[in-house]
Amino acid sequence: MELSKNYIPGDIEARWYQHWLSKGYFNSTPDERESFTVVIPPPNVTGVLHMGHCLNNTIQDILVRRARMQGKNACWVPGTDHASIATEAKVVAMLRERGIAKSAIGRDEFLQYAWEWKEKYGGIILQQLKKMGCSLDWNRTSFTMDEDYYRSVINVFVDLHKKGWIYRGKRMINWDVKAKTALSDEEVIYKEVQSKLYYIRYEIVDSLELTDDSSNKEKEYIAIATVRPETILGDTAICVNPNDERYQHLHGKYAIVPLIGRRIPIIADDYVTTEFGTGALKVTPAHDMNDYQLGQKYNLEVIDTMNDDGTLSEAAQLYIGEDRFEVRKKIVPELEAKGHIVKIEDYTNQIGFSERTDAVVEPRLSLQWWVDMKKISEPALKAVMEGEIEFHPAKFKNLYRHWMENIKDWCISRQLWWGHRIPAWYAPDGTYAVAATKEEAFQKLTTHNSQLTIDEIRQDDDCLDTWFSSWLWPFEVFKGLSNPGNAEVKYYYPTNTLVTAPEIIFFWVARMIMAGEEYMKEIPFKHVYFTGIVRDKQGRKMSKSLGNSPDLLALIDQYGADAVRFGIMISSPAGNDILFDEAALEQGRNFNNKLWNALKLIKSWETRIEKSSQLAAHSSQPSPTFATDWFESRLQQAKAEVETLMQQFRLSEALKVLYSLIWDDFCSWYLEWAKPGFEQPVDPVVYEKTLTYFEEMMQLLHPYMPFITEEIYHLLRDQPVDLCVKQQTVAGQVNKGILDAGELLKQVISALRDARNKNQIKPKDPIKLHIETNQQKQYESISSILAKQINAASIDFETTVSNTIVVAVEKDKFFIETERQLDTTALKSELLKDLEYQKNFRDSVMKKLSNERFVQNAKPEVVALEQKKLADAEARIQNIEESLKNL
RNA sequence: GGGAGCAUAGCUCAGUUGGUUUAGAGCAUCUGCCUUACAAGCAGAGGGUCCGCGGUUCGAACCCGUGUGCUCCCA
Repeated sequence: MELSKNYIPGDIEARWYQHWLSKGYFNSTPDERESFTVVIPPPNVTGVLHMGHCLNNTIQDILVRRARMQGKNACWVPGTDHASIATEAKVVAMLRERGIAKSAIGRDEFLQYAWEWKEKYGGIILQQLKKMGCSLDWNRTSFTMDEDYYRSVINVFVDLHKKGWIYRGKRMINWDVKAKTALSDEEVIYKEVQSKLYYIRYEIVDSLELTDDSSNKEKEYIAIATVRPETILGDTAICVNPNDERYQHLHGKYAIVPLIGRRIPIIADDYVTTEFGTGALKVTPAHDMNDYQLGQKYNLEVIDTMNDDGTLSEAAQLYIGEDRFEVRKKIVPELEAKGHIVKIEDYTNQIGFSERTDAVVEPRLSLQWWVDMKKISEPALKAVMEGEIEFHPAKFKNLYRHWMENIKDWCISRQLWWGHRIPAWYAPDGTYAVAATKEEAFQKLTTHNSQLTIDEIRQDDDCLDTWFSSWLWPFEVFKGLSNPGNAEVKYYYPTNTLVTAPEIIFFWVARMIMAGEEYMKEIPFKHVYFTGIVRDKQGRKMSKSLGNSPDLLALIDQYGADAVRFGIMISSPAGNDILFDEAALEQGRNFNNKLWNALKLIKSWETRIEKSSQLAAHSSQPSPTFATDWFESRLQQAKAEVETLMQQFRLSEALKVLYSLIWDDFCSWYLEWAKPGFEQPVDPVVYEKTLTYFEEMMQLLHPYMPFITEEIYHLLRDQPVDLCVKQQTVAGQVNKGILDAGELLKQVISALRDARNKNQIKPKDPIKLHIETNQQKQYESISSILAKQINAASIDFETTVSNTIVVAVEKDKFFIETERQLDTTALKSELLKDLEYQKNFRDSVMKKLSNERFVQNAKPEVVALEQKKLADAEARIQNIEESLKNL
């Protein structure tokens, strides 16, 4: 069979994925094997695959494929998240394009459109994961709004409410005026903005005194500084620091709010910083988080001057119905005209924006549903701090602890229709009941109000925060709550490893642990692997607005999925951000090609084996058992290293080990040592072993690069099983002696090649090599390899030859005899440089050894080591000195 | 303002209880090669104040303190 010049991934990838699917390799059912379960962090139904998904899912696939090859019953559950805010925004936009307003069609019709949208676009991202080779059990695809899942979310709400852990409360929240919904703190993005700081003066009056223009007394003022002058209409106090001498005489007096003439108290609290602005703070409890707290403390009136769309309400008295930013533009000139503006300064501050709509977030008082987090978070903190759940890397434990110990209540209501509707029903008199169904709620409400009819009660319009459903994900995908104690959840839960981004450690990871502890009485996963954030080459976060996120599918088309997986993994240490550079994909593609060409070489031997067995008896070539013995050990060594690294979740490093094993040790050294001379026959034993090595390397690499490894595995020879499910053996014995001999051989070859290079001996010009050594036997056994690798016509142990280049490696000396005239000065300076290095090295070791305290305190093996270093250095120095004399 | 993390070659990073480390890898660079699998390649080379300062120790890239710079999270 003719193999193409270069590896072409496209068809091969599609063919193998189809094959794996048709064989059902990715499907799992409970059996007697140990389970290895991973639940996918459900991507947003609105999403398309981006680099973050690529990294995250490649890692999961590596873990899952490896587990599958190690005899575990691997189960990777796919699914999507309904993403209420994002999806609702998409549907609203779609309707708008068709000229339909959300408000005009009502809830039920809107939801129909939303489901239609979800059916049409919601699965795109899952299809894209197939392109990447992800070995998910597609029969298990879940969705956070599946019927059973939905019911479980509602039941959890009802249950937590019954336990008293969910409450309804008027609280200051982040309000998105565009989406008309509350946002969690995490959905607010703070950005630095150029603002103005307005200094506004308020007239002072004594306690009972009214403003009296007729009085002769000179008016006194107090000035405050604010970036939001429009909010003065909601002011209900002015606050100063009690220790601020400038204002002490004003304690207990009143100020008059400009334009509307409201009389407000001047209070003193050390919350106020004397250095900022004028040291006097206007207090607007309805429109600022901190002011709200002050308001609570001093029982201040709360005047809500804003409507839910960001326009001013009747309570503002002025500018009613106008947008808050318009009002800001108008109120300043008016204040100025009436003499209230003292000065205006440029000012840079942080302002919160909605993650979803980019509207400036308005702190606003609102009735919302809350989860009391103190009650539910404690076991979740313990599970991580006591190591029951392990974080990789462990540094995220600190972050986690800090957040958990300062946990705040969770606002779970969202003013949206797409999602799980809050199971609370209200009677016309304002009383309400929480229950799974309307009937149950009605039952509860009639106990207080027997006159009530079921048609009079009305369900809460709001939906639950999406995270309130995804926190059930690790068990509800197995129906752990909707069908408690079923065989599947018993088998698959707790899951093994969660792979996610540190950005959602609080949103999702912490809450899943809480839900797991609360509802399954068990942690949801044993390990959490935090990936980094994928950034561009310049270190910028990838984002739509920057346009710096590459089209992943286009990259797969261009380089192949294996190359993309390689590229992202090779540059991805755990927990560190990765700077994505297409050069890494190129490296991956080149690696594919290297594998492909090694295959071609070995395939070309196939026809030469027969000849070899016939000619074996008279072949002049010794059987190169050194090469096979050495590589056998090297392979087992690497295998053990990979195993260790994988257990430590050091996936990137394990890949580096494999890359170097395959490229350097196998292709650059082993194949060169083992390969027959031009048109020479191939030893059948060597051929057989080489195939086995290659197969084993493909098996080790398979989790990282599933397609090409499966393809090569089958092209090498007929196989009884597919690599995808071939079971791995444990790493075998390593012969340390032969590994050392191999390293020495590499070192000698490199040194001699370097000497050839430096002396400008053309690669084609043969040399004669003479070796001075006390381990002649060892060199005899590898002399044919050595001769081939350095193009030596002959090798002997005769050392009295003149006009030679001398090379010293360890304790041995090599003399290169050539026809060429030698440039001894270059050679000499090389040797002198090396001599200096060796002498410095020897001196540093000697210094250590002559230090009595070192010899006394250090461990004996450390001292012995230093003594060996000294002896070796001495030998090398002697060697070099003799070589210099020879020149 | 509160918290966390990082700083090692031109770039991205390893360096696992301090001792084969006067420090490794990949990429990039330079030199020589179209050598019978591979120029998407082969052979070789150069490149470091381990951020600064101080301390602990027989011994520090590693531990402690401090300064500087950068990043992220929270408010």
